Amino acid sequence: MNDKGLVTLKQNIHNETRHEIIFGKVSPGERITESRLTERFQCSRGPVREALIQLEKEGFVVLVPNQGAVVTKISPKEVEDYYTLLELLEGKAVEWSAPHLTAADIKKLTDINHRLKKIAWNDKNPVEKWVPLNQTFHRFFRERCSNEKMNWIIEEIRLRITRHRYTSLAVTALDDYLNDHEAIVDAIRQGDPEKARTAMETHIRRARLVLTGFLSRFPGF
Amino acid sequence: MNDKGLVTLKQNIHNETRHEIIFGKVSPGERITESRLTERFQCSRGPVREALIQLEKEGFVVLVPNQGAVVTKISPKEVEDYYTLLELLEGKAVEWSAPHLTAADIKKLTDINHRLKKIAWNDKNPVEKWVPLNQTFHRFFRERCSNEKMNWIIEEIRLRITRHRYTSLAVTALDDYLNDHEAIVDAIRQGDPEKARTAMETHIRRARLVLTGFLSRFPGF
DNA sequence: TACTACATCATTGTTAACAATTATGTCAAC
DNA sequence: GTTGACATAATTGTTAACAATGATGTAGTA
Repeated sequence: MNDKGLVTLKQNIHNETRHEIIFGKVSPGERITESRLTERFQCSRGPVREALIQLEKEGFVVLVPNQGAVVTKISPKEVEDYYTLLELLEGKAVEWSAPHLTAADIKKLTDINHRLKKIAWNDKNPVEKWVPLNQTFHRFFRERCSNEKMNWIIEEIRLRITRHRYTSLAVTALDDYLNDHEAIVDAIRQGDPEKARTAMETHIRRARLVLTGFLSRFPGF
Repeated sequence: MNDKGLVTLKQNIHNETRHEIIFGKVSPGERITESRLTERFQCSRGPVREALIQLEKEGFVVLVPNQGAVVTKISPKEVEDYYTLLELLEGKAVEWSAPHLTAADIKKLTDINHRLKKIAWNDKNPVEKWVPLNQTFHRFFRERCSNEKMNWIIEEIRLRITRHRYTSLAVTALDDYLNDHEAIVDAIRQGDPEKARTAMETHIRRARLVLTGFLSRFPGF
C-alpha cells in the first residue's frame, strides 16, 4: 500500500514534500496545490491535505483558508534570529551536560571529531558525510543535558533552518568548525563547563556569520 | 456553515478540543476517537482528523497509526524542564529588550503592574483577570527583544504548559509575583539589563518551584 | 486454567463525489 | 483603456462510503 517503509500515505507525502522544500525543489513563495500532490503521489486529496497541515505546523508552508499552501520564505534576519537562539540554547546544553559526561563519552566525542577531520580533508565532496556526523556531535550534548525538552526545542529550531544550512556548508571552511569542536571537547576534558559553553557559542556564532554573510552576497536565497 | 467566528470547521474543532484538554475536560491518557468528535461537532471525519493532526503537532495528543489519538500526559519533570527553558529564554528576552525600552514603555509596564496589584488585592477571584494581563506583561519583553523568533519559541513552550499553569495559579501567592515584576521594571529603569534578566529568572524560577511543589503534593495532576 | 485459532466488531486509512469559495476571463458601459 | 458585472473555471472545504487494520470475544484444545 505504501512505497517506502513508512506506515501511512500521509507520512510519505509529508516526508517527501518536506525533503523537496528543504532541497529547493520547490521555491519559497511557490504555491503547492493539492491536485499537484495527488498527481505526484497518485492518491486522493485526503492524505495530501493532512500532510500539508503537518508542513504548516513545521513552518514550511503557510495555509490560507480557501487558498491553499504557499512555501514559506525565510529572510536573512530570520536565519540570524534562529541562530542567535541556537547559540544560547546549545551553549547551555553543553554547559549542563559537561558535568555528566564520562571519560567514555569524551572518547566518543574525540572519535567523532577525528572522523570529521578525515571527512573534511580526504573526501572530495565532504558535505553529505559531514552533515549527519556533525549532527551526532551536536546532539550528543543536548541529549545529555538532563533537560528532556532541550533536545525537542533545538530540533524544532534546526528543522526550520535546514533549508539554508545545506546551502551554507558548501561555502564554509570546515577547518574552523573542526577547531571549534576540539575546543569544546578540550574544555569539557578540563572540567570547565562555562568554557565549554563559550566555545560552543563561538562555534555557532561562526556558523551564523558564515551563513548571513553568504545570504547578503546572494540575496536570491 | 460554522458556529463560531472561525473560518473552517477544522479550526473550530481544533480550538475547542484544545480548550477542553487545557481545562481538563478530557484527561491525560484518555483516548479521543474520531467518532466522538464527529458526534460532538456534528460533522464528518475529515475535519476531525485534520484538527487532531494539529493537536499532535502542538503536543496535546499522540497519534499512533491505526490506533488514534491519546491525550498526552505531562510529568512533573517535564514541567520543570519547560520552566527551566523559559527561565533562560525569558531572562534573555528581558535583557535584550531593556536597552530599547523607552520611558513610555516603562510607564506602560508600571501601569500593568499597578493594575495587577489591584486585581490581586481587590478581586475575590483574581485568576481569570490576572492571566491575560500577566501575559501582556511577559509578552511585552519578548516582542521587543529584536529577535523575531524569541516570541515564537516562548509561545511554543508556554502552550505546552498551559494545562498546568492554570492549576498552579490557584495555589500561588500573587504578592511574590508582583514584587518580582516590580524588580524587573526597576532594573530596567536603572538601565541595568543584566539585573533585569536576573530578576526575570528569579521570577520564573519561583513560578516553577510553586508549580513543581504543588505537583509533588498532588501526584494526580 | 491457559492458550491458540478464528470470527466479529470497532476504529482508522483512503477514496471519490459534492458543496462552497476564490480566481479567471469576457463583455458591455463609460 | 479602464472599470464593473457576470459567467466560467479552478481550487479548497466537506461529506459519505469503502478498505484495511487492530481490538475483542468465543470456541476448542491441551
